[in-house]
Parts: sequence; structure tokens; C-alpha cells
Amino acid sequence: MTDGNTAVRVRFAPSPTGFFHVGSARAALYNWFYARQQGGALVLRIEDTDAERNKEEWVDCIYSAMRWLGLDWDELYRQSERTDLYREAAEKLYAGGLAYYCDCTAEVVQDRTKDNATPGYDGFCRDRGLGPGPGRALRFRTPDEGTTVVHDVVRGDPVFEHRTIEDFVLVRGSGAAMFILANVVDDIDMRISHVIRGEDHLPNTPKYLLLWRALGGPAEPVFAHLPLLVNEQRKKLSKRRDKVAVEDYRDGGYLPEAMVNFLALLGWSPGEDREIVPVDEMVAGFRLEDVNNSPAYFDEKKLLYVNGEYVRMLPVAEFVERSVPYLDAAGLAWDRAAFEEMAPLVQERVKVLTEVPAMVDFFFADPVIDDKDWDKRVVRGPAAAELLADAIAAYGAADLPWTAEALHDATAALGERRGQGLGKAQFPIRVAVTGRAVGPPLFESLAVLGRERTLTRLQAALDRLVPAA
RNA sequence: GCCCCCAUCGUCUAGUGGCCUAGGACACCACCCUUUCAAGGUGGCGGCACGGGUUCGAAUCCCGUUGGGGGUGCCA
Repeated sequence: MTDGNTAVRVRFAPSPTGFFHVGSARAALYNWFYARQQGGALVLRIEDTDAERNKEEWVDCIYSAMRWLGLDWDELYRQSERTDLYREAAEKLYAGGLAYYCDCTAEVVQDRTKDNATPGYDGFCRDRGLGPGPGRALRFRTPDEGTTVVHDVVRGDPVFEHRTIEDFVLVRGSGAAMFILANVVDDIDMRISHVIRGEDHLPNTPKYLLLWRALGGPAEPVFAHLPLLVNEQRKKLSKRRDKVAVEDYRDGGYLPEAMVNFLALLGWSPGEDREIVPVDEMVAGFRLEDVNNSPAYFDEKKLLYVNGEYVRMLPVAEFVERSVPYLDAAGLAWDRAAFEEMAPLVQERVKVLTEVPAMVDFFFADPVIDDKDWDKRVVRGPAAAELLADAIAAYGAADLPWTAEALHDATAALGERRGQGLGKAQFPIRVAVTGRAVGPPLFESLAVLGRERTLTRLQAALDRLVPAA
């Protein structure tokens, strides 16, 4: 598909108008896959032509989110620093009679065309011979007849009739270039070979092509319009309605490699019934022509599953390291040695790193007893007071080695004496010591906690259960 | 309204005319394992939107219908 003589040059061109969106991340990822696989270049181009809506902090969001995902770029441009190029292109178009100035305001255009079968600008100023002037926009003069075909690797060859394309604005009345102009000028200038972007751009691709030709661009790029990412209502993921910010997932305890793997699966399949695939294998196996053409639902449940897989694949030391920010964020006065001891048991029980603190908090502070668990597993549990008292006696015995195994056996014996299985018997102890009915394996936890702290907590629970007369 | 795109289990997908009695994964349910919870194992539920063609043969090709989505900005 690629012409072997032409270097593959792709671009990811986000506009800094909000937090970095998972849909953008997916588009960036596919561009990156293709560039890396083909040994081509990935251009990161910040499309900040609309000063009103852009913010510098959003630009930083783009950089940090991409770095977090591991998507590196080879060249970086900002459209706000390239305005001369756009002005030159606009002047060339005007001089060549391919564009004209228009002084119609948006309101006027709307009033004039609202009853037309095909709304949009009606070409009112086409032949008025207006020159440049304050407040005047420059419009592209689209052909009245004929068609433009978009050759798209994932969509086939959609045909657009020129008569359905209005004379669109190239330069605002303020003199600032519009997206379409800057986009095409840059793609030509940057020798972009493949335009890989969201499907929402498909309708403006004929305009892009018309402009490309008017500007005398060389060989046109290959297009690949990616299926949209949608929410449960099957609507395009939106910043207002949906949880779409990549940084929210980062803060939510997701691993970047899991996010990358999950995103890759939305619109493409590694094949052979494989889903959890290392990134280098995805890069190697990625095919633009295998990208799907129907919208994909961003299913957080599946993301959660994928993340759990990646969490469990981590070497323990790495898991510990990655958990640090989340432990700190939870405000725990945590201790590394103790956490390291429990880490393997915690690792296979969490799906996101934000769950880590709640798994180990009882090591580093007095347990906060969960009322529901206390009521269900202790108060209403059979003879809990007696069991707690027995546990205190058994655990306090000087000849009991303080090991998980010995504690397991001692507790099993306690339960047996009253006809309880270990599963039941451990509940009051677990709630007393950790505050909750669920958590990492109990006896291993007690072994790390130590005899003294365990006994203190058991006694506290017993006192709470049976207040001293 | 007009233009364009899309259509396989609830979801993500495999499938490119016979390997399909439509495969995998998530979710869900059951059972097993088990010190709670997870993880793991086994099994189950569940789909080619509909109607016409083409063909010896269609999930796969064509047409139509229906349904969904995107675009329609001096936003990107």
C-alpha cells in the first residue's frame, strides 16, 4: 500500500481545548503504531489557531498524557507559530482567484439561507469583487459541479458532490487562519503521507482535498478515518457528558500499558484470539487496512479487566514502585518494608492501583471498623465474644510461633472446637484487626502486623463487643 | 432538511463465498478450588437487524428497508 520510495510521515494534530481525551489518545496511538512500524516519523502538531479557546495548560496536558502513554514524537510544531505560512497561502489563493473576501456576518448568512434545501453559505459575495478589509473573511470558492473522491484505507472511496460543499471560510475576519487552511498548509509543508484521524473529519475531507489541489500540493496523502469512540448511548464520547480525560484514568490507578492495550483493541484486533498483547507486538502486527469501520463503545469494565491483567503481570518490585504515588495520595504514613512483605498478596487482588491503600491501611494505622461488617460478621456472628477471647488466649500463648502457618492452625483449631470452619471463624478476627470483612489473606497479614498489635486490636474489639460492666 | 458513514452475542471483536453446528474476550450465571476477597479452573447464557437478489453454496457480494451515528460554525 505504501509507495516504497516515500517516507511514511504521519501526524497527530490535537487542539488544546481541554483535557486530553481518550479518543485523541486512540488516534495518537494508531498514528504512533504506524509510524513506528514503518520506520516513519510521527509529527505532533498543536493546532492552536483559535486563540479564544486554547489554553497553555491544555497544551501541557497533551505532552504529559502522551508521555505517560509512552507515545513519543519525532517533530513538534505549533500552528500559532506558523501564521505567516497560512497568510501566504491565503494570499496566493486570493491572487489566483480561488478565494474571495466576504463581509457577511454569521447572522446574515443564517437568515438568508435558513429556508434553502442545503443551508450553509450561499456564495453571496462570490462576484462582489471585495478586497481584503477589516472584519472580512476569506472564503474558498468551491466548484459548482463535479465530485471529489476520498480514498480511504478503512472506508473505501466515498464520493462527495461539489454542489453540496459551501464556500467555506479559510481566514477569519480577524485575520486568523481556520482549521482547514492551517491543516492543509501544514500537511503539505510537513510532507504528511498518511492522515490518520477520527471519522468525524471525513465530511470535511473533500474540502481538504480541494484546498490541497488549489495550493498545488504534491501527491495527496492516504486517508484512514478511524471509527469513533462512543458512550453507552452510542454517541460520540464528549468531554461534557463522559469520563474521557486520560489523566482521570491515570489518577484512577490505571497503568499506561493497560490503557494502550485496551485502546488498541477499540477498532483493531491483534488476531489469533489474542487480546493482552505487549506493545511491541502490536506495533509489529498493526495494519491500517485491518482497522474496523464501526464505532466502538469505550467499556470501562473491560478496561478494568485489562488493567488487572497488567497489574498482575508486573514484577513485584515494580508493583511496589508503581503503588507509591497512590499510597502517598491516600495520606497513609506507610512503611516500605511492611508494604513490600504484603505486596504479592495485594497485587493479585487489585485491578487498579487506587485500591492498594485500602488493602494495606490497617498496617499503618489503627483499623477503622466498618459498621456493616462489624454488625454482620461480629455482632450477629455466633459467639463472637467467646471466639475473640479464645483467640486472644491462643495468640498470646508464648509457645505459639508468630508465623502465618502457626496462626492458621491455631485459628482452625479454635473454629473446630465450636464446629466452625475456618472461613467463618476468621471473620471476627479479621474485622477486629483490619476493620473489614475483606482484604488480603488474614494470617499472612497478622504475621506482618506482629503479635502485640494483633492482641491489642483483638482486645479492643472484645471490649467494644462486651463493654465492661 | 441536506451530505456522509456504519450495522456479527449486552460490549469489544474473529470471520474477506464452502473450514460456521458462527470462534475468542469482557460482563453475567453455576460449579470447583479456597482463610475473606480476588486470582485460577470447568461449564452455561447469548449474535450474523430485516427483505429481496447473485451463486451449486452467503455472516461474507449487490440492491432496498429499518435502525444508529457523524457532519452541516468566521470550532477543531
